[in-house]
Amino acid sequence: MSEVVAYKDSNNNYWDTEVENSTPIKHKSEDALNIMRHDMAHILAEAVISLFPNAKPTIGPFIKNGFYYDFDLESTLSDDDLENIEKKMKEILLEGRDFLKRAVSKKEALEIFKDNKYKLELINNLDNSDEITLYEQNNFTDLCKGPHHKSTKDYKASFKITSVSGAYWRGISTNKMLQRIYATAWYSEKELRVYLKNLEEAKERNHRRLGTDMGLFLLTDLSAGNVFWKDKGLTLYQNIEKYIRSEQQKLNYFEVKTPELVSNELWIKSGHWDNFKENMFTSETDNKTFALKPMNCPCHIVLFNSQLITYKDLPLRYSEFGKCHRYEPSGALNGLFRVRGFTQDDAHIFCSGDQIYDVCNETTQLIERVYKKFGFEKIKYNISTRPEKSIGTQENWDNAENQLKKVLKDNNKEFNILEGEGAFYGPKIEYTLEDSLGREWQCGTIQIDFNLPDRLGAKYKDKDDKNQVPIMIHRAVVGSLERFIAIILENTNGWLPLFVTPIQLAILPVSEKFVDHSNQVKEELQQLGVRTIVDSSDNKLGYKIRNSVSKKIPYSLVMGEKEIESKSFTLRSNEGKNTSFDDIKLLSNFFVSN
RNA sequence: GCCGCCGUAGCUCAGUGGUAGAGCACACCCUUGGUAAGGGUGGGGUCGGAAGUUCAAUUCUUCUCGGCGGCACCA
Repeated sequence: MSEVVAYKDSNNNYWDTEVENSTPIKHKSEDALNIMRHDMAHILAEAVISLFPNAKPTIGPFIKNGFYYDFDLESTLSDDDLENIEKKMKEILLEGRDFLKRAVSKKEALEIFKDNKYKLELINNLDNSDEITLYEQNNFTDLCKGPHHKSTKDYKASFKITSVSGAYWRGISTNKMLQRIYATAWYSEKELRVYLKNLEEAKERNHRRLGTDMGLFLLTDLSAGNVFWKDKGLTLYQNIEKYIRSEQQKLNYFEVKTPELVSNELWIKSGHWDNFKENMFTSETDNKTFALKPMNCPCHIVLFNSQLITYKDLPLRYSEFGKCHRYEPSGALNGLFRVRGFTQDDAHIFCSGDQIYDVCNETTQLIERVYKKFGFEKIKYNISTRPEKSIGTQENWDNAENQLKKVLKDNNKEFNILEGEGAFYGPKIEYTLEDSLGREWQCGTIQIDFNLPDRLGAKYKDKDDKNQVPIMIHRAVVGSLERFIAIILENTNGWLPLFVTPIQLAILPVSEKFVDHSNQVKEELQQLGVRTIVDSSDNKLGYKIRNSVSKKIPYSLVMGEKEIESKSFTLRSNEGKNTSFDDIKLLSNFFVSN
């Protein structure tokens, strides 16, 4: 067995022979793991073909944590089928397979795969200059550019089929839907078990379950994609809003509230009616057509246009916790992550071209401050630049892109540039945060807009008393409050930051005798701004503690003879640590100042 | 929207062609208890909705609504 498995070029493409600027891939490295997963995809295909001879294999790449393979099959795969496939794969691995590479002519390839229209399509799409290679193992041959290990005997593979789902051929929704088998694969049984355990852990942390257990919200088929907030959930929601509001006030934002239902006259002018009508909820009333706003920006321009604005007013910052509705396809709905009615922590900043830097600088710092406050330290930054189809002068684009880059550089941020990925109306920065399970969530955004103010007739007077069209900067910090709440719930497993958590403290009377006193303490703490409850149930202390912990209440206060006599407060954290406070004010400060 | 799976008590779930069961939660009683489950008794379900097959449907079939895992979509 060779220590070098394959080669990697400067574009992170894998090759089985050395190419220009390539580096060797060492046995059992991260790259080798990917190659092993690709090997396993071939093993999966062989197993499927042996059990379902009429199955048409299509493509089967490695992915994060594993691999998949898409098949066109006559029947749908059941759980039993998956078990049998897995069993077959294990048999194959026990026998071991050597992967033999063979280069063929296009004509030969077309002949070999004449019964598989998918492979034929792939072959016909190859450039004539491309080498066509096959990998063979046992009696299974696949069209594949490789590379592969020489043999499955070079390593021990621990894998598990995780799911089967539909997937469109070539990812195009008008194409036939194939059956995709997902699996995970590792070099050891231990790593496999750890991965599967993490999957379980993620399931446990599911925000829907936490939302039910903690009594935060209700999702019902009475309004799919819309949230019924319960009192505790609304407290959380309002606390987040309150915190962001206070940060925005420091930056001279003007908070506004615009209607959710607006005449389509506005949407026609803004262009949304032409482009997104299908995704808007509409209503016919008084012989007029209205639509629930899918975004706030046109409404903010309506406000902007209602007054005479001069250069002295700029930058003018309108913020809104704006309730927006979008008709999302039924299959896209997903708990609080993807809903039809959501609240953007939105703002539109009207400014002149030379104010872009300052505005974006304060905004990027705001975004980072807010993420930190919620415990997110790892943030990724992307700048998206001018796409082919776009409006605005090259000068404006260059200016805006350069200022965005300068902002991130001056703040010592590393960032990726996504060439041509900007919106047609301007470039943007996107902020992606990483949670404690390693998942990434794109939340914040800053988008420069050269289009909408002009389109809706926004103008301000410059120093020479001439009308100018302002530049509008769209920005959101957490994006959608609903989605952000789901993210922080899963990130913390329900142990929300103290300053937003709906109930901060549970007072636990040791027996009924202390309930009255507990209620008095609760009243006092409530007056001091602490969110607290008393557990006056007829349960023992241990039971009450267990209860408050399982409801994710971060602190409890045991109330009994000792506490009343010593006139002190012993705070118990959910992990069981105790801290003593001599005075109720000091105790309340612990909660209020956090 | 598409493919697959799923929908039974407030929650988590079991179950059957003859109209249902567990644990937790809840109520009441006993216990007045000191840091993660004390004991007993009891109430609670049009088995997501509609239609069909059948002597009989929660169970089988079709349609429909909703959820989940993906795919597609995400201004």
